[in-house]
Amino acid sequence: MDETKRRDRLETLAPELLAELDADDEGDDHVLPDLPNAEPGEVVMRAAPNPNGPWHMGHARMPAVIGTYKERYDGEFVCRFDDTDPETKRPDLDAYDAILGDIEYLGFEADRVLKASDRLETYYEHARELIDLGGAYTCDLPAEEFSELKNAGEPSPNRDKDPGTVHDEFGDMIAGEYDAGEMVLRVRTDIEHKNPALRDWVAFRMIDTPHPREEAAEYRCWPMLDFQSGIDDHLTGVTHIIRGIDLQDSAKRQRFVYDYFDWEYPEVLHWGHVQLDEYDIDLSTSTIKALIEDGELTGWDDPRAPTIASVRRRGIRGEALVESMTSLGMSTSDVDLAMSSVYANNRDLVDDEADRYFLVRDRADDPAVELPITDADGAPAPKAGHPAVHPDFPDRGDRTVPAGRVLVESSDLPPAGERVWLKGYGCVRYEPEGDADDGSDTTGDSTDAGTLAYVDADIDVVREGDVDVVHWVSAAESLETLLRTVAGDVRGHAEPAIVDAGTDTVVQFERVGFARLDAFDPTSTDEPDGPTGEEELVAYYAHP
RNA sequence: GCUCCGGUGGUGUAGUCCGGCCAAUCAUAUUGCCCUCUCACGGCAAUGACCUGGGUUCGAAUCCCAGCCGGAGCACCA
Repeated sequence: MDETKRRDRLETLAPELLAELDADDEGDDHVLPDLPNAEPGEVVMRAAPNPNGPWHMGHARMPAVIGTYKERYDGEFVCRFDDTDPETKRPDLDAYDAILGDIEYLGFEADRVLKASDRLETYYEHARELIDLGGAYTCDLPAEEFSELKNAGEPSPNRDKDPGTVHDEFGDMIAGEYDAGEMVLRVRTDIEHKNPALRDWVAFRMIDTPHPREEAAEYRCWPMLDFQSGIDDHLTGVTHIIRGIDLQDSAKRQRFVYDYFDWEYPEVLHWGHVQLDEYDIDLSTSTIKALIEDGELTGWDDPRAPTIASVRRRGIRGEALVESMTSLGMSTSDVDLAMSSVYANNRDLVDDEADRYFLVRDRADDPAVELPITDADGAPAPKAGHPAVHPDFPDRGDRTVPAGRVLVESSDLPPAGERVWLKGYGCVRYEPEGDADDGSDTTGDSTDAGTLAYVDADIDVVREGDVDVVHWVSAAESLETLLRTVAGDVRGHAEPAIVDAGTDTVVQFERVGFARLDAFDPTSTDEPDGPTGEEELVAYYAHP
């Protein structure tokens, strides 16, 4: 408002300051640091998710950051599913598409989508080449035995097998002639390397369990991440790798392979783990999966789950998540992401569009109370209230909230004999039933809630700050509502006009918060939580 | 035990490479005030940080050393 005026004035007084102001505005809105050695048009980055389940919120960081860099450098975004462990991190066939859907929700799209499980022959070819280069050997030592030798800096007796034997045995691995644990292919690195983590690591191992994807179900000889990922990064032209600190030794391991092939290793950045406040649940696919199986959560999109599906269902925009994720920067230390930051971003995004409605909650510690509105001496009480659809956009008009017997949250009731303003309706005076003024009425039970005596609609009492404004609904004409929140389900009553909003819209329940309307007349789930079938509306709470 | 990495307000972040313009930026959070028929939005203000100790230097958040604290890897997981 005054902004433009100020600028005009500044322009006449000191144009050079204005230019400076613009320059400051232009830049670093806590944007990510520039990538090292990045040429516009030549940056290729990849997200390499393991599709062993839908994504939790921490997973949003990779597409958020890669997508942001892609836009900055006009680069390429490869999504490669690293699904090379059919057993301990067994892929979930639904997760492939779910993950692509999550990326789309965040506002990005992968230019290329690959599945490692489609590319076994490629890995085998490179392994054979590596054997020819003297860079790998088959080893039948049990894992513990090798570990002991390795920690002592001693080589495996298999290390100097002749290449012919190695080729034969590796061929047998591919043919599935060994069972799990009987034979591996190791990369020959430096058995005396000062970092024990880098010594002659495993490139291929046998897995008896078939891969869940039909196309890959026949394979038994599977590459380990460091081999597969290293080969693929080179083959797909990846220029910049971002990965977690848990993989900080990966580049060092893979460099041995790159050196054998005389390839140039991409730039690598590491970042720490993300923790979220506000959730009791671990940011871990397996933990969430277990909670769902136990019925503790109603699904991946349960509002209590720290998953992408959950915040999406709550009406939080992918863009809000992306902004929060990119503002985390690229530090290698662990970071705590405050959900309030996501909420603040989202509020910016949705506040203008979210129409306002009333929802009177009915909670154990703050039950809804029902009271009739009685006529004033001179004036009959109006039949309905007409609050604005959105206070900042008068052209959207007013809603009609029927009055008569109304519900309010008990904590919103004023002290006996005091007034309160029903928003969009008018001023009423609370008159508890019976002789409350004898001082005996302490806790008061809900049956004798009393009445609200209509006073008038003179807004001055509110302007003067004498009377609080509260939300309310009609007792008879409201929708039984289930509000699902991070802290658990809350029941309540929504004003009838909310049917105008329709499903899948984000509204603001005044003095409660933003929520996404999920379903009208929902069907019952058989879960302990979630809709029982009694409700007329289910909404998912986003944030205040 | 061996090997890496990191420590700026409640949270995130800028500044650290190339020491001074940093009694430290911005956002969020919290609190108060203003606006308002919402505890939303908007406006104003306040709160609050350079892990510790040495060293180098005229001068250190920034360079060096030690310590402390935290994280990660040493898997036939990713």
